[in-house]
This record gives sequence, structure tokens and C-alpha cells, in this order.
Amino acid sequence: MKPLIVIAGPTATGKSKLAVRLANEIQGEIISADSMQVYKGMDIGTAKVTREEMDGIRHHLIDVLNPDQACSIAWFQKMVKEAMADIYARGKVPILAGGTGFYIQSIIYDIAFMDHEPDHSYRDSLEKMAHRGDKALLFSMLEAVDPESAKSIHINNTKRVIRALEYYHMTQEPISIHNAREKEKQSPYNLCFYVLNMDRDLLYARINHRVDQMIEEGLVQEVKTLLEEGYDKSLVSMQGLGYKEIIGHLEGEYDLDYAVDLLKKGTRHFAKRQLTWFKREESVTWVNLQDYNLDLTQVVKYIVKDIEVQKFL
RNA sequence: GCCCAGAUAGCUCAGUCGGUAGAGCAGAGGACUGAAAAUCCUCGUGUCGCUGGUUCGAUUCCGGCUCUGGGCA
Repeated sequence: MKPLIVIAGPTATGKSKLAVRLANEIQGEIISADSMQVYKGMDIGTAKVTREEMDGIRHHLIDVLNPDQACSIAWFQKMVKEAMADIYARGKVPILAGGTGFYIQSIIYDIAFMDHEPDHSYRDSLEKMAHRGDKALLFSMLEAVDPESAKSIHINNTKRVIRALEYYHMTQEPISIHNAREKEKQSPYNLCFYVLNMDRDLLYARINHRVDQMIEEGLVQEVKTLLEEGYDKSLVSMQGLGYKEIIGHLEGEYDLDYAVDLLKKGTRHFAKRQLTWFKREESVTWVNLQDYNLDLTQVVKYIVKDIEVQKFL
């Protein structure tokens, strides 16, 4: 089996920096597993690594889309697989680093996605129903076609209900069957999966601090520029943390201080959701950075050793 | 100094016509298989400022005190 190293964890734990240090030690290349860093021009708000911080290490899946090109997991997975094939061909080790748990999962278990594009007209019609407030109707449609999914998807979770209906519409198969099948899959990789973490209080303090830094570095101007370039707030990319909050401020809904509070709060909630995601992953090694006094050199040393112990390389 | 209004969950406040209380936010936990930085679900006991009084019973009514706003001097 091919080796694959994953560096994950909630936002603001220093995944990107650690990944670069690790890549230097083990002849690695980095693949970003981040749903927002794929977009060009979104640098400050996504805390994207700078060219300098890359330190000569090759990074994949960063700055590969314009903000109006919606990224999907199927597309992401395809691109990552191509990048990995390339990395293996050059005798290097891929390091998948990022905080988008769903994307990481799609790679490590090689989840199957269908080739064809979603049927937009069907989705649009369902969304119109949702917009009219016909949640119960949508849900009863799901119950009729895929009772298993109806049991596990909450009636208020319109996005999930619509996707399940859409899946059935395209394949004539309940998505619950597809999900159950994919869940059985074992990872086709020789996997070393690390999740960085720290005490919650410290993590939240770092998040708050980093948001302040983003503002100092010119996040407001970055968002302004994107809007001036014609990118609209309805785009998937503009739903990202740091973008939707600043757009609200620029449109006069609230002052900057309020936007900053919103962004800090939203990012804290996000970090919590990331942790919930990683907690359910099996065979992950949790790394509490405080056990190493937040010293990346020590953390890298530990991880390199751990990888060797697993006779990984 | 006087007058008025407040003092209830970490915060903002609601409420109890007297039977020891509940929302939002914060916080915690969870779900997630083509929007995922998205979307969604669950979780609320706290000397009801302190102190006397009335009462079977006071956070609720009355008095005093303390503090915080605002007004008048």
C-alpha cells in the first residue's frame, strides 16, 4: 500500500506550518485539504500559507479556482488523486494537510462519487419548494423514496434532504444504500493520521487573536477587492468565514467591531465542529501541542519517530 | 443631598396577580458521503443584590441598606 500522511485538526492549531516542517524531514509534498484555500485571491481570510512559509515545499490544491468556480468534493477528490499519483511517481510522500474533515475522508477511504454533474433544474425546483416553506412536503417525498435516509436526516436539514432526493432522482437508488456501502470501505493507503489539538481555552484564545491579526493584515480590503472584481456574496466561496461577515459589514448591516465578533464566534463554532468530525475517525493519533510546549520542532520529531515506528517509509 | 428606574443563568433580559423561575446569546455535546469555513440536531438550578417585616409560605408585597444608570439641585 502507498503511504499517506494526514495532518488535520481544528483551525489555528498550526497545521500548515507543521506540514512544511514535516515535509522537509521526510521528502514530502503537501496537498491542502481545505475547502477555501483552493480559491485565488482569498489569502488573508483563509490564513493561506505564503510563498515564504512554503519554504520550497511543493503545495497542491491551493489557488486552483477562481472564487466563482464552486469547489465540490468530487472535483476535489479527483484533483487530489491526480496530485498523489504525480507525487508517488516522483518518489515522494504525500502529506494531506487541512481542516476539512469531509474532504480528508473522501481521500483516505476513496469514497466513490458518480461521474455526472448534478441535475440543476431538479435541484432548483426542490430549492424553490424549500423556499416556499414546504419542508414537510420535501421530507415526505424523501420518506416515500428513501425511508432509511428519512430516519437519519432531520426534517430541518433542507440541504441534506434535497441532496438525498437528488441522488435518488439521478440513480434510482437511495443514498442511504450508497452511504452504507461506502462506509464499509477500508483505506487503500498505508495511513498515518495525526490530529493536532490543544486545550479549548487556548484554542479559542488563538482563534480570537488570529482574527484580530487578519483585520490588521487587511482582510477588509481583501473582501472589498473581491467584491470590486465582481464576485457576489451568494457564491460558495463568499460563504466562507471571514468573507460573509465582512461583506455584511461592507453592506452596512453592522459596524466592523460587530463583524469581528461575529467572525470570532463563527470560527470558534467551526473549530468545535471540526473536532467533532475528527473524533469519530478511527485510527487517528491525537497530538496535544501543549504536551510539547507548542514547540513545532518537538512535535515534528515525535511524528517522524512515530512514522518510523509504524515502518511506514 | 433629593427624586425616578433598575439589581434574576457567564452576558442581555423576560417572568412569577405570593407556592423557589425561562428565552436569546455565550458555553457544552452530536450528526454529516457531490454547498462541508456549509447545513442541521440536543443540552438551561441560578444564595431571583443584602437585610428586616407581613404571610402557612416572599425572588414576587412593604421598610431599610448597598450598588448601577438617569434626572434635579
